[in-house]
Amino acid sequence: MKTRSPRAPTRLPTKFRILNASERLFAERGYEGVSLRDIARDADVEVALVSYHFGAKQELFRHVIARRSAEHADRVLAALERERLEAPTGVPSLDRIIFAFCSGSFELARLPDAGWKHYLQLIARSAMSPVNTPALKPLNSAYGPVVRRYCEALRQAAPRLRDGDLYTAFYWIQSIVQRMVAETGILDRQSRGLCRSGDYESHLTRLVPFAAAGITALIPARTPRRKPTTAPPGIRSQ
Amino acid sequence: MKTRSPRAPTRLPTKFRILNASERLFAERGYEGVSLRDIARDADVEVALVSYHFGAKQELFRHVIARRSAEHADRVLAALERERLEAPTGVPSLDRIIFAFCSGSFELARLPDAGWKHYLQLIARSAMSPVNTPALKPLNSAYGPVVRRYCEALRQAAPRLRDGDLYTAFYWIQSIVQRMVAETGILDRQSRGLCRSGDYESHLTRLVPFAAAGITALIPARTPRRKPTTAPPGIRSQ
DNA sequence: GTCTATAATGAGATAGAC
DNA sequence: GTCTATCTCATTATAGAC
Repeated sequence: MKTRSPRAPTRLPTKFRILNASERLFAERGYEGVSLRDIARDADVEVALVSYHFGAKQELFRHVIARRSAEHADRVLAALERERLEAPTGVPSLDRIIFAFCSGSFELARLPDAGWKHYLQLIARSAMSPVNTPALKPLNSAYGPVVRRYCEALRQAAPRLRDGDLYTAFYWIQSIVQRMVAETGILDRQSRGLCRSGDYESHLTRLVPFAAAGITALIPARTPRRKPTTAPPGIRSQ
Repeated sequence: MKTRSPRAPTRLPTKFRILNASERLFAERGYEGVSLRDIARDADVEVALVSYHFGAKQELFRHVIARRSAEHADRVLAALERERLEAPTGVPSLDRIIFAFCSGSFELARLPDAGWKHYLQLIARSAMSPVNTPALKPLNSAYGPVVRRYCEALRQAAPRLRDGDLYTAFYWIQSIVQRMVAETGILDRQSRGLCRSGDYESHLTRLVPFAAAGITALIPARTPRRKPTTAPPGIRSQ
């Protein structure tokens, strides 16, 4: 009776089917919102095979993350390296650093393979959890270098930016990028259809000047000789 | 045997205990990550009482949202109204609009009553879900007016800003505010303790100039007679 | 309003035949 | 590698005594 797409000419190997289904469902409903039975049904596979191939549910989740995290991190880092090579001084401008960071993810989000989109939705969701979700530890080790290298680049591009401002601003850019690739549909609704979640060209051409100008506004004024009126020098933009 | 904090001098009514526990746990682990038993244990109440007072789990969730959403929305709207009254022209500047929007939530996040923090974490988490989580419908109706009024205010403050840029930029500010009040601890770790999630004074004094300059950078150049060199003039802050 | 008890379902995981 | 069958436990929800 229960034949699974009979005579499917090209049926992916079971492990792949399970990983793809897990990726999609975890992204949509979160780790606890998905049962192994949901995954097996979506993958058109017997329930027992999920445990057979991946062990416990948490291990399955780890595999879903591990399959793409290194490639994603490498890609975002490579985009920065490219900017370094193309910059005459070897120090890319704020614009270019932000461009590299955003496009590294945006390009994956709009690939025809929806798997990347699901993966990005999944990590965006995991990074919003205020408690240690099972995803956080592997994500931290995979993306730690990305954060470090980008913050170093920002430091070189804006040497007078304060440390706290630098880390916070980079965190905000992360927050924006993650929420864009999450494609929640909220932007579409709030703009009454004028903006579309999947329009990454528009997002990129807006986000680069937005964030670059935002960071620039946080750079303190250069060596104020006269004592400032009330606030410490350059606390409010300019 | 199973006495619940015997002789507690002031024990909140059961309905409140259940709501508070639900709010906290839903925020930490998400809707599906929490069982009614978890909630009953945390509230120090019998499991059956949860169903008795609130019916099904989804109804309980709805009550958790409904308890605070109207007050939150009102507060954020009132902050904008205050700026309107204080502005000489009746049209607050970009800075002041952004200040009103952010401080309306930040002030609640740092109240001694941790309930507000949990509520804000909960809606931040819900707003990251790429699929219709049970929270989204009530949240949309509660916060729809907030989005509308703030976008109108931005439109007045920056009349030449394009519609798409306006909605997108406001969405980004929302994204930042929500991730800050979620207090995931990620910023703290990435900055190696230099920035603290709970330091809303710093967040506010950084976010206002950052976002105002970011939006300003998106305003098209005024009637450019000569073709701009590379970037449109006025791309950097105000 | 509160508690005990239980019904009904679904969960994760494993054993063993093929 | 795959499938059937099953174990054990936790889940939501309700019924009924107090």
